This record gives sequence, structure tokens and C-alpha cells, in this order.
Amino acid sequence: MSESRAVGLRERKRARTSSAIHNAAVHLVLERGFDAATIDAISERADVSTRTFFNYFPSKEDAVLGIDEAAISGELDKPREAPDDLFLAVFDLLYALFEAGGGKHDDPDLTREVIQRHPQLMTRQMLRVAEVEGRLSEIVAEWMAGDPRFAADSEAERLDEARIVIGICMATVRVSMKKWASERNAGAADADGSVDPRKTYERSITTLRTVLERLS
Amino acid sequence: MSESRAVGLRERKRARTSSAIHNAAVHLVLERGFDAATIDAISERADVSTRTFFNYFPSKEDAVLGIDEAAISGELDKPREAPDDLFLAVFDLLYALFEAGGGKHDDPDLTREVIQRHPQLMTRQMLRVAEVEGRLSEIVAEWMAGDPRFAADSEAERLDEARIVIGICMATVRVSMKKWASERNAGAADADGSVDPRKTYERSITTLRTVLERLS
DNA sequence: TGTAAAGTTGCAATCCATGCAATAATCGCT
DNA sequence: AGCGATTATTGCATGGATTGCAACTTTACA
Repeated sequence: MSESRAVGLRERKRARTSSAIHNAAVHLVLERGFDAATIDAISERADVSTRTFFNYFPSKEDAVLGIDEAAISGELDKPREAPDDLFLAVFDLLYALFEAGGGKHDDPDLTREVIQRHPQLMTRQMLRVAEVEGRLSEIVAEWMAGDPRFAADSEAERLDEARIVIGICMATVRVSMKKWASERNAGAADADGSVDPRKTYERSITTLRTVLERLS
Repeated sequence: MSESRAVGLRERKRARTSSAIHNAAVHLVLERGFDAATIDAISERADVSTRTFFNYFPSKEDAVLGIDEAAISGELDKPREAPDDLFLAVFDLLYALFEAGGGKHDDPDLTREVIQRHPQLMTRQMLRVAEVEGRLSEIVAEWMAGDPRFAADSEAERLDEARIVIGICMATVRVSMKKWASERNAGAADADGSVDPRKTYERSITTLRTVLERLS
């Protein structure tokens, strides 16, 4: 009664349960491997029934990644204005999507770790983006419409071009994540024992620009 | 006795069975949809046991696509020489992989049709390529080594760059396939009622070059 | 406090996938 | 043609993933 908070008990409980399942999934998969970590075991550790597991996540992959569809939709619906640097903007958009879709973990680094160890999870990540490609390409095409280099194109052309740009950025992100993982394994770590994903990420963008310069 | 053919009965039979399963899968999925076409039903139509189905394909997706791992490996092992045009060469390589991996259908157009209608199949296609990415990027990096624009790079740098080039080409191929599908639905067909996939494909390469020119 | 809405759970059913062992077909060689 | 070795097919059993349904519990809110 003292505070009239916007979120009720129901909503908080839901968030806690979701988080519990996600964390149980991450830890169990790291402990036993992806296949050996059954949904039964994950549910048990999260203290919910197997049935409830599926009320929160449609699959084991999604649980491990902690995918939050609502957050992804929300991120896509944010108003945006045309950026200066198209590539950078697309990268940021992708990054935001990744964060929004699975950004409330107990330990984000642990989630990265599990993704690194189980490539199928990175695949699932890419798939997530593919699922919203239509929406994504509209945003990017919109940006292009205000760019003098693309302004003369038809809308359909811009959509095609947007899709290609997104594909290019996704490919770069993928390479970046793999690189980050391997550097991490190789022990090229900072003082705190972890490699900064952001640095790897930025280096990959540089590589992309190099390639584009040389090939165009 | 008359001819000493290299392939024995066993091998021919295997090819026929594989083909039978693949075709049954394609037709059933087109008739009933992906989920409703159970492996039981596919196996029955192909006249093999369910167990045998899994002796040929590890999953329904693979059966529908008619994926032939041996052919893919073979394609990758072919000797190649450095090309003039890097992009074109990578596109051809990807194209060859797709063909090799599922190129012996009764009706290739039908296979394209089923891929178009069920996006999860295109995803699986992309995954296939991702699985051999290591091998692929070695080939492309090798090409780059002979290219003056990349000759000065270290081997590791070239591998990264190769991965990005491959990603770019894959993205373009994907866009191309989607475009082909939608044009097909829109009825923009040739006299024989089908759209030439090659044409769409080449148009997408043109789009890619346009984008690269403008963005670099 | 009482009714509506939302969440949880158990249960049953279906499908996908894999290992194993028995049986059958093909191969390669004599 | 005949025979042991190899490979293929199949049935069976098992286990995990996933979904619908209905009963029951909790939370929301007037």
C-alpha cells in the first residue's frame, strides 16, 4: 500500500521463474553438456514442473539463451532516426537485439561461455535474427531512404539492399563471436581473466571495412 | 559380364533408396506441410522402415533437402585454382555445394518450391554451409593469398577475411533465393512457367556489387 | 471477500532419434 | 556356383522433446 508500483506480484514472480529456469539451464548445460542436460533436470533445478518449463520457453535452446520475445519486439518497435554510419547503425541494432533477447542473466559472461561451447546455440541466435528479418530490413531500408546514395532506388530495391547489408553485418558478428571464443580459449585475456567481447567485435568491423575497400 | 561397371548393385540400390526417401519427403511435405508429414508417413511412401529412414538421413530436414554428405565432401576436395573474380568464385563454390548436396532430385524445381514454402529448410541449408565453414574458408583464404590485395596479410587475417567474404556471399544467396521464390509466386515466369533461378541469382550479385560500391 | 484472469501442474499422446541384435542381401574370391 | 565377410534392412525398446487438456491454485481487483 505504501508504494503503488507498476509491476504486481504476478509479474515479478514471472520474471523470477523465467530467470530461474534460464540460470538452471545455463549451469546444467555447462556442467553436463547440452544433450545430457535434459529438460527434466533443468526444470527440477529451477523448481518447476516440466510442463511449466514449456510455458516459459519453447525449447531448450531458448531457455539456455534466455530468449525474451517481448523484449525483442520492444526493441524493434523503438523509434529510430537515420544514422550517420549505416554499418555502425546496423551493428548496433543487431547488438541491441542480442542484448534485449537475453540480457538479464545472473552472469552474462557465463551465457557467452555456454554459447561458445555449444555452436548450436550461436546458430539459434542467428535464427532469431532471421525471424525478424522482415521487420529489420524495413528499418534499414527506411534509413537508406534518407541516404543520398540510396535515395534514387525504388523501395523494393532498397529492401533487397537492406537485406544484404544485414546479412553482411550478421556474418561479421558471427565471425567476431567465434574469434572472441577462440581468443578466450587461447588465454589472450585481460587482467580479469576475460576477453572484452566489445573489442573483438570492433576489430571485426575493421576487418569488414578492409575487405569491402579491397573488393569494391 | 559385358560391361565391367565401377558401381555395383549395392551402390545403385542405395542411390535409388535415398532418392525414393527424398522424393517421398518432398512430395509429402508439399502435400501436408512440414510438421504433418511424419517420418512414418514418408518412410511408408518410400517403402522402407522408419529405421531405414534414419540410416539414410539424420533428420526430416535432411531428407527433404536430399542432403548428401559424401557429395559435399567430394566437392570440397576438388582441386581449384585461384580465380579472377573472388566474389564470383565464392558464389560458384557455394552454388556447387548446394547442388552437390542435393542435386539429384526427380524435379529440382519441386525441391526449390518446398524450400521456399518452409523457411526452416533454408535455414538448414545455411547450416550445412556453416558446418563446412572451416574447410571453405581455407579454400577462399588460399585464393586470397594469390591476390595482390590480400597478399600482404598474415594467414590468420586472411582466414578472418575469407570468413567474412563467405558470409557476404551467403547472405546474398539467401536474399536471392527469397527473391526467386516471391517472383515465382507473383507469376513473373518464363514461357515454361518457371523462373530461371540463375537469373535471379545473377541479379542479386549485381545488387551486392551496388551496395558494396556505395558503402565502401 | 468473491469472482475473473492467469499461472501451475499432472497426464496422456505423439513424434523424433538412437542403440542393439536378428535377419537378409550383396560382395569378392575361389 | 559356393562361401565367408561386409553391409543393409528391420523390429524392438528406450528416452527425450513437445503439445493439448483439464483440474487446481494463486493473484488481481472491484
